[in-house]
Amino acid sequence: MSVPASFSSSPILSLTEAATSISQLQQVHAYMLKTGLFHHTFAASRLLTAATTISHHSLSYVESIFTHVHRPNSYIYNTMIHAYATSETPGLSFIVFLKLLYENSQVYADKYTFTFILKACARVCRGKEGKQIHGIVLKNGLGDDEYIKNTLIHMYAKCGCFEVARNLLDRLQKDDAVSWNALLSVYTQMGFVELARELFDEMPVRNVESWNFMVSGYVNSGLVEEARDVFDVMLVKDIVSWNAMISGYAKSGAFGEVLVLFEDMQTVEVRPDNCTLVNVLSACAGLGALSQGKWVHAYIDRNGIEVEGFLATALVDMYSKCGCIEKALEVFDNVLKKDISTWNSMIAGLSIHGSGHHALKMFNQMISGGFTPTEVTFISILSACSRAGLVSEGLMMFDHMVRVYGIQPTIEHYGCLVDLIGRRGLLNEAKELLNKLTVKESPIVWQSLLASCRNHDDVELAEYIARKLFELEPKDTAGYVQLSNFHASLGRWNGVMEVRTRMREKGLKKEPGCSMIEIDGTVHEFLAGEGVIVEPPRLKV
DNA sequence: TTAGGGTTAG
Repeated sequence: MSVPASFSSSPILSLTEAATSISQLQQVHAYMLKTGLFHHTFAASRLLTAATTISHHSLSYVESIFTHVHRPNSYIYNTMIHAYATSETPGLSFIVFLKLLYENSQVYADKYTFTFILKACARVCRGKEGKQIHGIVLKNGLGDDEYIKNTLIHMYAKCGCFEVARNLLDRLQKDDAVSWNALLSVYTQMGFVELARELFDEMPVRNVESWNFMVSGYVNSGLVEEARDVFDVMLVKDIVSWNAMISGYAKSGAFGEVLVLFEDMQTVEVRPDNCTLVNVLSACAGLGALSQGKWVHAYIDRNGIEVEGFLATALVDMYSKCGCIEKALEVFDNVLKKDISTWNSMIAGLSIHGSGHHALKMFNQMISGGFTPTEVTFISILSACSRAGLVSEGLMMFDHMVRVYGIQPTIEHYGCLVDLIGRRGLLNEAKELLNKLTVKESPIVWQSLLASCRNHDDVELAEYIARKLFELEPKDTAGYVQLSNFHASLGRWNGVMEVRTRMREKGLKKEPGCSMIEIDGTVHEFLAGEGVIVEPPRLKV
């Protein structure tokens, strides 16, 4: 079909790029169908591209446009292959790729096709197919394309063909950091941190991403100090560098370091993003650092950042763990786009507060809102029932979880269940339930039952459980300590002496308990029997 | 006429 000269500047086409939602795009689509514009492949391609940038989660609308294009060209096929390659179902790229190769003799694969399909091969680790496609690339005379070469290096490495990847890298004409990163990123993601370091030291060129791969590689292998050493000598740090280091500290529980680094970040020209704020809030939650948490909340408001998704969850969690349940509820109520995690964090918050009835009410509201509870929801709701002594409600919830939602109970659910039954004094029933569990998983739940024995003065069962725990976890002191305390509470000093002697003989020492509290904006961490050991700095307000 | 490689996170 011939295209008018003014076609590409048609106002309706610029509307495809202006659309910010599927429904807006569908209006443009309807207009195109009515006027026949949709029959122009170029117009359809603009619509298709706009649809791929808007629909991140579901490709059904993109697919429906693709199947209705009358005369698809390479661009149309490539856009569809790319959309699948970056989606949660990269394997579907192959179907479109085969259609392009064999169903349409008018259209040919080009350099874009190969970068996209090779990306799909890497995502699904299909080295055999990748190698075949590499053959087609060479046959088509595209073996010198820089983008294709870099994607090939990444694809081979991702599929475990490290020698082939390295060979391609060594044969490159010019040094490009992206080519080296293609291999480096795979080493760091797979946890081959020493290989990554060797490669990094060997690299003739590095860019900020190369450094970021090393920082996140060390962090993901639990080597936070090594990550910090790399971070400290970086000349250029971007938001990814800061977030990688901050999340490393957050993941390892070094919450004080998170706050220090966040403060350092404010002296440079890098603005925190949602990821930074989520990690800082989780550090505040872990430390009970309410004023720092409030500062982050104020920062969010000041900068007009929308409270949704991870950020909403983190804020609710921070306020709950810092003891401000009212504030957590207020934040929760103001979240416009709640997801299942937002609900889970609110229910967990109510559970921590011992507000069992309120947690159950929240659970029902969530169901009425059309949300499907997850494993995590039930852990919170069961522990809420357990903490608040709502035994029959808890048992009903457990039954509901299995029968209505088809969720297989995990060790955490059994832990809550044993706690619930134990509170009712049905200790032998709880014991029977536990003996059905696999040995590998059960120690923590046995400990929970041991606590119930103490509340119901069942020395015989306590001895039985303690013996069980000694067998399961000979190095763990928790069982010994609980039994010893139990004997002490009954004035059975011989029992106490016996257990303590057994601990000494095995060279075991109880780790001191610790707790944290914020006083006048400073977080103090107390070890049992000691003074203050941590004082994270206050943030600029 | 449109587009491409490596990218931190509850």
